[in-house]
Amino acid sequence: MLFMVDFGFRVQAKDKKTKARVGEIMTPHGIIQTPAFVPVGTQGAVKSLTPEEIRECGTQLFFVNTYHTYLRPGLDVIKKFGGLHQFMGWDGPIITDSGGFQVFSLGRRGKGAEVADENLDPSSVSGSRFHGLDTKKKMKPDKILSAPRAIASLVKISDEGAEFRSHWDGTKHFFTPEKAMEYQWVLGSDIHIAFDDCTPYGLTHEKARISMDRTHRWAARSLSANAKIKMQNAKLGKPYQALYGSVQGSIYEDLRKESAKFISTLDFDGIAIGGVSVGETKKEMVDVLDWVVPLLPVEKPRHLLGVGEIDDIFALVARGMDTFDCVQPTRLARVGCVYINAASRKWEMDITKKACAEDIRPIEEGCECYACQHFSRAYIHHLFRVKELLAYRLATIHNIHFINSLMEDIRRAIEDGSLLDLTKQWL
RNA sequence: GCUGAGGUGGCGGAGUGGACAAUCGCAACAGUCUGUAAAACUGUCGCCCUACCGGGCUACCCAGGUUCGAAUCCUGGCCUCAGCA
Repeated sequence: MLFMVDFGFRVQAKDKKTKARVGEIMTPHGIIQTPAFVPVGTQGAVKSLTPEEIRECGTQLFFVNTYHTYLRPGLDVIKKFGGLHQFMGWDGPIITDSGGFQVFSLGRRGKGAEVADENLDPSSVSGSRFHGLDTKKKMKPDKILSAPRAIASLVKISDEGAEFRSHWDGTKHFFTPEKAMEYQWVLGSDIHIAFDDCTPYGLTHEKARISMDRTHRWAARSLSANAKIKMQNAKLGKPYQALYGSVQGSIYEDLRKESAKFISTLDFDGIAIGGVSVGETKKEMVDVLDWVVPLLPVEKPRHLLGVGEIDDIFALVARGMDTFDCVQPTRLARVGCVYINAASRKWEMDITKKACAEDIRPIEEGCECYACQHFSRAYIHHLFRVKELLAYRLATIHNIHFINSLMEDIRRAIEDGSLLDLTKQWL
């Protein structure tokens, strides 16, 4: 019989010149060495990879989305398997997002604003990241609903919760903080995140406060709902499942600090910082960390939601973040953009460009990933040109490995006290 | 040789007297991407000038012709494909 490990975190080393720290998060499914990058497997899969490959790339924690798995395959199916771990065939730690981000991303279209919807500032809609969906033509019906519908917001928010219209079939689903807790217990992830109201960039202070207050009320509700479920499951001998509270407050210093303090006073197992990388500048994002992190309890692990690019990683680690998830490496990989450790500030190379067509070198000399150990740029370039599935796999493997290997270097550097030197080498 | 169909921008393929430098798809090229509505999306895509509005030139197999005006109609030529011999 397995020895049940509760959730825990301990700091093992601190950098003297920055707020960076090396630590370990203990979960029932294994230990996570931090700081750690967390690849995103929204629908229960890191696109194109097997769990074994994900692990071989150095991944310690797997990020899955509650909203997506709730829709498909549905919680009933996952329940039959006893949770995501068994369903997905991943026996390492899993962290689940609450669906809070979909409040932001599915809510981007302003036309659903018939209902009081103070989160959707119409002025911010023009800068939508989903600019591709602005045009009616070229939308593939099987992916994006019918055109007129897709323009409207798929989310309506009230104090009670958020009503989503499925991006698959338009059916309505109502998420509340309580339900998000219940769902995540069904998913069986090791770390849950409280349902929050993730706001778009460009919100006024007034609207940001309204939203933040709502996130706070939802945090409290999440916690009490979670306490009940946790107790029931403990009696049944189920493994502990941790809960992180989410800090919001947009780009406003007073709100961010208030949120950091408030969330810190609650009995969460860790703290997530959300509402960043939604369109603000890098400076604004870093400011948020500078305001928030010093107010967080040192003994709790901190997760940054949705960041980051290579340079962001150095910034967030130096500010004391322990884990962070981001779709960048996997998404970029699928469009042929692979990471390289280049002297130029951009750590990306578009392998679909002609320049790679006859390049016999691996993506990166010295890289120990499977793709670089076995294949040339020319071959992967070719795979992308002809849209072979292997292209996406190899690029994804490389990018995840690249970041995880960077994180390993960062951990070592923090222990050595050489983080700033390493940072200089990269930036 | 006869009969039928047809020759349009890198390719496929619309257009069948003016709103055509020519729909659309593919390819090509450039760009975007940070808790994934993403193996996606956006833009460019005859040549030249222009920061921009825009302007100039050459174009729908070739050569003539009809017409104010032709990718579109007429004549001749060349070529391709299918069926028959």
